[in-house]
Amino acid sequence: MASMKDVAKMAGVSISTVSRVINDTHPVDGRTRGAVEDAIRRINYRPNLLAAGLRSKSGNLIGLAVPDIAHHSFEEFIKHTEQCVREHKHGLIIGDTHSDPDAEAEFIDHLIRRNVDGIIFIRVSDQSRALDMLNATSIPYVVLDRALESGTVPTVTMDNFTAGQLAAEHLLGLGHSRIACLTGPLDVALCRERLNGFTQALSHAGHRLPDQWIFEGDFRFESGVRTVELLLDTEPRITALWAQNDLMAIGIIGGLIDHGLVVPRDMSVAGVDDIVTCRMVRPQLTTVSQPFEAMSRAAVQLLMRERSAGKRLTERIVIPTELVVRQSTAPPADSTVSPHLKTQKELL
Amino acid sequence: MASMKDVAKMAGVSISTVSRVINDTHPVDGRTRGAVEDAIRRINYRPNLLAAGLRSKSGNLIGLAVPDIAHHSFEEFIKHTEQCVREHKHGLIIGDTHSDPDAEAEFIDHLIRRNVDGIIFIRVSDQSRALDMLNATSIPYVVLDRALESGTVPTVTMDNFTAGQLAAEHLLGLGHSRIACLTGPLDVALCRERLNGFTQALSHAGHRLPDQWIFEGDFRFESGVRTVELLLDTEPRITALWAQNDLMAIGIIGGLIDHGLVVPRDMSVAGVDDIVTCRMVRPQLTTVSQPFEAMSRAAVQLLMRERSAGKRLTERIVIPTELVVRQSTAPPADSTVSPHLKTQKELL
DNA sequence: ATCGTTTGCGAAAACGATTTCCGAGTTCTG
DNA sequence: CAGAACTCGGAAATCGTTTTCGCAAACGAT
Repeated sequence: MASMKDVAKMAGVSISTVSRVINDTHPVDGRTRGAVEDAIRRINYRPNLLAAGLRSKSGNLIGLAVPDIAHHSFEEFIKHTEQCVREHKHGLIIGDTHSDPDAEAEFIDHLIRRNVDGIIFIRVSDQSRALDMLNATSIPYVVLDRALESGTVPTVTMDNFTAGQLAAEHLLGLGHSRIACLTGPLDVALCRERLNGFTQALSHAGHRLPDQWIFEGDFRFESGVRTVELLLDTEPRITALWAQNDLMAIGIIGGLIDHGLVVPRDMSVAGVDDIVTCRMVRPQLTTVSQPFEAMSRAAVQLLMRERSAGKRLTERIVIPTELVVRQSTAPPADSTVSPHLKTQKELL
Repeated sequence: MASMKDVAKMAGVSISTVSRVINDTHPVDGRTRGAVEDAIRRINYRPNLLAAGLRSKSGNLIGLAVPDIAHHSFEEFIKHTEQCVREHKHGLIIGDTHSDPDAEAEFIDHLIRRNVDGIIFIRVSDQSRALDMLNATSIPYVVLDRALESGTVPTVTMDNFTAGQLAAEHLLGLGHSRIACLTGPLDVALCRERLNGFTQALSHAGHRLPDQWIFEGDFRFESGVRTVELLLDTEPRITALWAQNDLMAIGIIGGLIDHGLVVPRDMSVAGVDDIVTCRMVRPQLTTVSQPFEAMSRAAVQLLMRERSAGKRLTERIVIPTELVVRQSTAPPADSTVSPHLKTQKELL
């Protein structure tokens, strides 16, 4: 591969001048600049990013740590983050942590050794060893999608409280009163916040959310399917359910269909995220959108700002959200207990 | 950050010795080795990958070029590739090309400058400028999921011909005779190959696949939904359809449901890929699996072999596939024209 | 006319590893 | 016991940039 030295020789200038032409870091006479650019083109020169990074201590690289690459909602973050990072002329190096602290720490270690310019975590946990490692360096990082308890870490989240409110108001507006919630893991702050928004909107309308109508899931599809069994045992039967993400909501719908029930006639179901799968299932899922692109861009920009500020920021950016109404929610069937439901129960 | 020099000083040895301890590249006495390892631990030393890469001309990095990160089947490749690359102690840098030659070339340029050890393409096109750029270097690359016309490029694909056969045999075995196919873009070799396997199995059984029962899609969900309109106009009505990927198959199912039809009673539908979404929709999708993990691992290993061989290989690895039967296929309704279908037609 | 600043450029020192070369001591081998 | 072969380890070159420093000329302001 051609190096700067070759360019310099061909253009009859020094290496420094070539560097200055490329990085525009110091004034260079128009004639010499032309000669250098010519030489670059002629020998098809490409600056070596490793050498540049070694000297300038910037790998031109952003790291992205994801708990599960193939998770439908994370993949949206990945896509938009990659796009935005690319626009900043950086590369994106990605690591699947499998939610395992050791794998996560190993990945972060790798990133540190690579002189990355910043790291984005999707859903890191509060007592992550990786964060400790990073705090021992000057590498900026941002947590995406999950606010940490300790307020010292820069985060970008959606407006989880409002998300809960929007879901509740939508279901209430349709005339439901027996509404359940399938949450994510309740030790995760964002789940509690979504739940708070949800319950607050319910109580504003004079409704309660009894404990036995709160089901705790794990954000995965199967968790929705499993919950259906419990749902069908509620007495009196609930008429609507809000799941705290789409995968679980889709699981709920699948489980209901498996039991011969019809959505939304027998039960309204809503989710959170607005992943593309929402439009693939029937009925199409009503949901509260997660602003994936805006969040990803905010995270990358926050990183860049941290870098140029040269110090850790503690900002917490919250991106607004909105309701997307599709087919999985409708007014409750008017009879208190749908005859169809009764039949199904008897069949079991 | 601590450097090798610091370690050397603390352990009272030379830099070379530290390097040898770390890389196990030359015998080192047990006592000195211990001292060095101690020092490494004490000052929490991390070798700098940029410096190492600069000298050794290996970035310890694999590049992955994907046409669309958020595409459900690519994300499976991404996940398993990342896993496998990690096991080889490398990093994975990912780029979304949006199927755009310029974006692709730009990404490859970036990778070359970073001294990557190899590049995996998912579905690169035959006349890609990126491939020309790479051929001017010694960087090994592998094309995953799509065989190129020119046989000179190492590829890893699934057994597309057999996939078509399996689908046809399954539907024939259920008693279908009027079977249609929704293909991917027919200028893509793998689509033609899948179609060949499909038609061959049909003709072996004494059936033909008339041209008007071959629909050309673009591998996307919407493409399936749109095709339903055409499907319902076939006369006599087809009773089964095989889509060349799951997203289109799921689109077909969605479209059929939108028209008030019932799958598989009114029409059997099968796909290819076995993405997780198959188990999320109702009915769950019968499909021919794409061996994502085996393919990803084969690609990475092929890359590594190319690297250690020090020359371009032209291997074409084909991974076997199998049928996964779920709920979306069933014997055809016995009446030639289902009364339900008739009703629906009249309703339109 | 003088002093300070900006422009323009080259030489050389980093950056932090790997790798080559070399030499001294030890162990085989015949 | 001589010579070959292997073990162990240091010095120094090297990878390809960026960056600091220095110097000369040109420019602007007092």
